[in-house]
Amino acid sequence: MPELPEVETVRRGVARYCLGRTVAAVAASRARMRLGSRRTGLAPLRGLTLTAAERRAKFLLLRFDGGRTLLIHLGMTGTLRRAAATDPPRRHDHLRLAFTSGEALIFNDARRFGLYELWRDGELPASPHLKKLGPEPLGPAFSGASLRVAAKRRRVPLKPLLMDPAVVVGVGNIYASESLFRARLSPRRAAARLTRTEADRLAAAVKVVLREAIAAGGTTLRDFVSPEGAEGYFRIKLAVYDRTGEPCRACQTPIRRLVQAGRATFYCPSCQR
DNA sequence: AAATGAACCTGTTTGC
DNA sequence: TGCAAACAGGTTCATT
Repeated sequence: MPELPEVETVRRGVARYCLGRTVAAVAASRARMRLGSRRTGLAPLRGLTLTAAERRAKFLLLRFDGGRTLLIHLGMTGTLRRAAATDPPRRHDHLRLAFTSGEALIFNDARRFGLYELWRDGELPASPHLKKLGPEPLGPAFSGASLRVAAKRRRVPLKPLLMDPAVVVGVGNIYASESLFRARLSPRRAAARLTRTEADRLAAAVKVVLREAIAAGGTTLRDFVSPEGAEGYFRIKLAVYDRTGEPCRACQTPIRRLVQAGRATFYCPSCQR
């Protein structure tokens, strides 16, 4: 479900409604989460106060006093929802933080591709989840120059290159297609054949697309909702994603679909070269 | 080393 | 209508 704009939307919701709240009780389901995720004890969270809600790539970092960070990844179907402590549980709820205020924050994930782990702050940066991540797309470290360096010796097409978290984080299947359309570059173009000018265009396109999607509260395709239960409105602005056969918004040519590295790619064969 | 495909899960949509 | 196959916004593991 969530790419960077959706995770950022969730982060803002948590910051808005949960900052300063103190944990009264923690309840976790017995289900195991994503492969490679660790079952960490959550008992230390009791009595701690949420001091910050941060994001790195598609990971949420909920910072508590006492030097603890709750790391959350939403996977494909994960949501965080704001509830009253008395609200009934739902199917696929995996983690419930009840606050002393009478509110609760609940992590729900049908497919269980997501994860939650409690870390000591000092150990988190070296965790297998975070240590190999590339630059944030909206930060200065990601640019046409950094993209071109990363692309130089790669034999993959542009679409999978953009989705490689060592190149840039946070760009998933929707926004990879959308960014390539915005940059007027074919998703099949060999990464190594990207010129400096095109790399600048592509990096700029990624930034613009992500910023606009964040401003719209993310994209709701099927199940994405913010912690307040709101859908994202970027879907109506999608240029190519999930628009197979529909006319390109720029030139009316029917949008095409192809599969790259096992994922669906959408593009305009006329606008994108 | 880099690239590919399978695997991890459940729920919904599509196609016969 | 009913059933099975295909597909879904992500990461990680095994295999070339």
